[in-house]
Amino acid sequence: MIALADCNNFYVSCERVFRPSLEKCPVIILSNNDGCAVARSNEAKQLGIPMGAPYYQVRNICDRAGVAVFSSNYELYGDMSRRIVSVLSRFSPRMEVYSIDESFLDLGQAVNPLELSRQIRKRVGEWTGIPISIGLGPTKTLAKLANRLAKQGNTGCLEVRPGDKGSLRSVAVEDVWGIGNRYASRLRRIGIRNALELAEAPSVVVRKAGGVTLERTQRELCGWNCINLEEVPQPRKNACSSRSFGRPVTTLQDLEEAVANHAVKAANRIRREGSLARGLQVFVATNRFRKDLPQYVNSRTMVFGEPTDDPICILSSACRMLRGIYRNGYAYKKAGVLLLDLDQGGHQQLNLFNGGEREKHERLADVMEQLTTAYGPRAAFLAAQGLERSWSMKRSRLTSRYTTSWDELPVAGTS
DNA sequence: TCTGGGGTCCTAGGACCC
DNA sequence: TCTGGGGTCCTAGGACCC
Repeated sequence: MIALADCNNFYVSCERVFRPSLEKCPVIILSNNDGCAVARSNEAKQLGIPMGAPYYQVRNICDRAGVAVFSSNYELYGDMSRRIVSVLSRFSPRMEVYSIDESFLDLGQAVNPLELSRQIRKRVGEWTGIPISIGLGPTKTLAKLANRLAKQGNTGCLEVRPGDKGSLRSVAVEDVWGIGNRYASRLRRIGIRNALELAEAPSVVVRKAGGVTLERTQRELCGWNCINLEEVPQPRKNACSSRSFGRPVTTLQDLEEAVANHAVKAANRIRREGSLARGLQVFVATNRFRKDLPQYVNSRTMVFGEPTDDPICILSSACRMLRGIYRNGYAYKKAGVLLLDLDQGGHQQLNLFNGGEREKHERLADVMEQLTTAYGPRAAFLAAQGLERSWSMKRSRLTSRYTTSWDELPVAGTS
């Protein structure tokens, strides 16, 4: 039996743990740059604020109804997520951490999985303050579906079996895990409107509408396991760092600073994971929503002579490629760096002609990492990363890092 | 004025090989 | 007039997820 434990309105719940006064009030959390609503409390959902709505489009509703609005506080959410995972892991040795707020647990042959789920839910609530819902099913897709129904019915925990026609019929086809907008409209066109109709459709029809991917989903709905529990996370194949700018950027110098920062960020991430990149991609884009402005999107990709995690080498290559794709006269909105085809260290193919540079860069990168770990990201950085960074993103409604920073611990009582 | 970021997998089509 | 068959590899784009 597979259980899907999913936190309710996770980001909102994290903020509420440290500000109990937000209970029962409408709350939304904004994406980076304070762009879109990416998490909503039930009260905010009832006000009609859709998932992913640009904030400027719902600002009026928020002002009128007194919605509490916050920037994303990923340090807090990441730390709360780790705490929840550690509680969940006490209940099953076989577990897949699927996202920041969801984990699949294999409850094996538990005698009473529903009762066990209730215990899990209670324990997570008591130990972390975060409310979760648990869906149970013989496959991941059915566990997902059960979870959706548990949230809808506010039952906390719910089990769905493959033959449970009533439950399957009550879930719209676009709400099935693995079915997005495109597949849903194709399926609706051929008369498949809910999970039951998908489960019972001829597989050739399903295959034609969405290939093997959709057929897997169909089989999972019938109770056949097609999507395995991944207990050990697969090593990442790519690492991307990118961000929209807080304001339109027009000069090559600003773009270079941004790309330099992304290059260093991505490089440091793979260094921490102990992997090496075989390739590098740099991209820039104008604001695709501004139909009134000239649009320009471009990218360039290269293969390194030898796989690398050297921030200096990655930064200089990235900036060189940026100069190749930069065009004057556009208002850029976004830039980023992808490290491609990552290799889990251990067997670095060295370049015969690369002399002692590598060792020097290696030592420098290590020292910089120590400095930034101890004294913050501005303690040591490469000149190309820039001093002012006037393009950097907006986060005007950020709450404190209550659990990860000594200076920002919550204070009990008032003076 | 203001519209997120970071991933994965699959497929079709082109280039190239013998 | 008539223009093969079988394969691999790579990439871009499309679809999905949270």
